[in-house]
Amino acid sequence: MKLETKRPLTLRDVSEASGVSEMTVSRVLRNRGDVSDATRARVLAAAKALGYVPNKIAGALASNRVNLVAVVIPSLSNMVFPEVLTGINQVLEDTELQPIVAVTDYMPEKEEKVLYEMLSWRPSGVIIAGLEHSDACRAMLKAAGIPVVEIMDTDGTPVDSMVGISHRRAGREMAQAILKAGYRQIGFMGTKMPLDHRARKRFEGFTEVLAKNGVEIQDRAFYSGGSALAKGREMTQAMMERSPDLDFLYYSNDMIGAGGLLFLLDQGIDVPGQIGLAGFNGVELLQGLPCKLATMDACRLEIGRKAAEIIAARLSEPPVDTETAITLTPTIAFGDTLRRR
Amino acid sequence: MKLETKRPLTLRDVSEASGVSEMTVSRVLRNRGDVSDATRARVLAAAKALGYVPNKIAGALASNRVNLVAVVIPSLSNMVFPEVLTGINQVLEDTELQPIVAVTDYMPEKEEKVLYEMLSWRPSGVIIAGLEHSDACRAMLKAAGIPVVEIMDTDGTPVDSMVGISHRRAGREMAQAILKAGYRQIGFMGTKMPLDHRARKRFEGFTEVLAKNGVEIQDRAFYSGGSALAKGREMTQAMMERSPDLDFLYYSNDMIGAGGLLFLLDQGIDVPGQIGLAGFNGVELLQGLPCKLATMDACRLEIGRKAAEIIAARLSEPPVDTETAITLTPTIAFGDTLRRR
DNA sequence: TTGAAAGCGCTAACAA
DNA sequence: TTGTTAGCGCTTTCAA
Repeated sequence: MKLETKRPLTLRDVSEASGVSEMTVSRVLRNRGDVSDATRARVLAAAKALGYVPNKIAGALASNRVNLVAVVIPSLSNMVFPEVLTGINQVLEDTELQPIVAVTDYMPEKEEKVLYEMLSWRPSGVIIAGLEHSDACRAMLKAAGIPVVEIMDTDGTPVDSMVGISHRRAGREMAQAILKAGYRQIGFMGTKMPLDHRARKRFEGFTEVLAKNGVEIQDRAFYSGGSALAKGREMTQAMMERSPDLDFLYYSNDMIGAGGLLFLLDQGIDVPGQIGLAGFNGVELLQGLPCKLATMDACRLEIGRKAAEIIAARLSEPPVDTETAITLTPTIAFGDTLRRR
Repeated sequence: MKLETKRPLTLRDVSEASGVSEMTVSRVLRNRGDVSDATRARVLAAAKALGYVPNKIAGALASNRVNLVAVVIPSLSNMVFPEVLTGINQVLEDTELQPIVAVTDYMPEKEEKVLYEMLSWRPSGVIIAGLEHSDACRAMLKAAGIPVVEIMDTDGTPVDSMVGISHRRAGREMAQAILKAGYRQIGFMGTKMPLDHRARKRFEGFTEVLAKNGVEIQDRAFYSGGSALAKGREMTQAMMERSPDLDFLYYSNDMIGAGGLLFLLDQGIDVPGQIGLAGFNGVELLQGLPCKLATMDACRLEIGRKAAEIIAARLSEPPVDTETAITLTPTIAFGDTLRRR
């Protein structure tokens, strides 16, 4: 039995079809309050027969509860953020909460715009990548009066709470491992992204440790766009021609590092003897390469999960207090491209 | 000047702060109707000073317009769907529409559940992966009375409209190219996913053409979980040991194909002389490998864009009629692993 | 256990 | 150009 109109069904339709008040229908559909089994059965039957789908818009307005979690990330175009989203999804799946995602393309103005739009849905919480936001964004986040988790990075002060790793420390530790292994002529390759603060912090931590040890980056190159693997290949070739004395290459992400590694192996160059390599992210891809690139896990899935758990805890009834800073500590995966000394 | 209460601001607050009626404030904030410049300025100033963020929940209920597009996809864990999402985002960015995404993990029951939840937000349109849905899903989609675009696949009948490629044809064409190149001892490797209908259709098209030519798949292997690149490596090794006479390996995706390729190159095997290879998807990654895997583009970005364009067109005022079936036609990229004859 | 009334914050429609 | 009224579909609150 289906209504012929195109107007979406309302509670009233179910109420009329079942001969039960709207209020009781609402109770049945939300499993709230006491409803007799007989009534419940009639209502459910009617709802199913009609094909009724509740209207969350109206429900949210009436109850002043919007079970949405706004997720603001810079990009979808490498596996980093999809993996974070997977972590968020995994946790929110078991709750009433549902993520809504917006992408900023690493542009502060766009971040401001999408955050405003997300907040106008009056979400119950926000998960947002990074600690660097415009004043306007920070003001909006504070004014929203909802749990906010800033993710990926913990080098800074959160508006509310944060989950991530210290990218500065990641850079420092990698530098220490490289120096300890005896490499001294170091080249760096990364993305041309002044607004990727996390890459910047890794680089800062990296050069800081080098400097303390009297070592300086010998050569550097940046790319944008294109296949990261291919770019890694090209840049590595160019850099090795330009600076043949280099004995280590540090890449800002695993994909370009893998490209560089494949190039060097092609050339028959001894890795890690003649030259060592390291990337960043700990991408699964590396497991399939002929030789494993040294890297450091960015803890993407775990960050997504923890962030979602914080939001869920803070919104639970009664609310659970959570830590305001969770710093995950990745360790170096030496792989086959960085001597362990 | 900031209110001290935690209660979110409403139009009424802006109205009082600016001395203008709520209705006029609403008009200003939506750039609707005629408002004097003076009034507009006062309202905007007040809204900004207060930090007012409109409530879309209330707006949507009152106007009966919800500018959300529900996007239902099976997975986020390889680059396929994030790329589709990027295409959707690119197009919707220039409209009032905003995507909300849900993931089904290739599980029909979950598809039913998330579709129901999405529809309860009363979105203005739906983009959903695949043509295979439960009766309940199809019923919901029809009853919603909104534009629905089924994406990725065009081998079947859509509820409303579809954008994608013919996976059966993709399989057939690859089989033809392989046979034409003179390969006859063919092995197949893919994911253990009975519910990935697109992979299944490619396989069916593939074997159909082989059969017509009196050729049969000699060996096959399936995997699940883990790093696809590593799995490709392992499976290829195992298969070559088991069936050393094979002269072609067809992979259901590029990542396992790339793993296989790297393995064979490691072994010093002549590709494509002794053995040919092909994958599917046209992933950017391939560009960086020492030798390019033959593949076929799945047109991911384009599918996302076209689907979003259809939704946008159908929702525009006045609505624009669109095609109900857009079949993109990928061509084979022979790369370096499939002889071109 | 059920129902009636009021109202969430906004916008459509109409009036001034 | 601005304001008033009614009501979107649901839930809260209170009464029966």
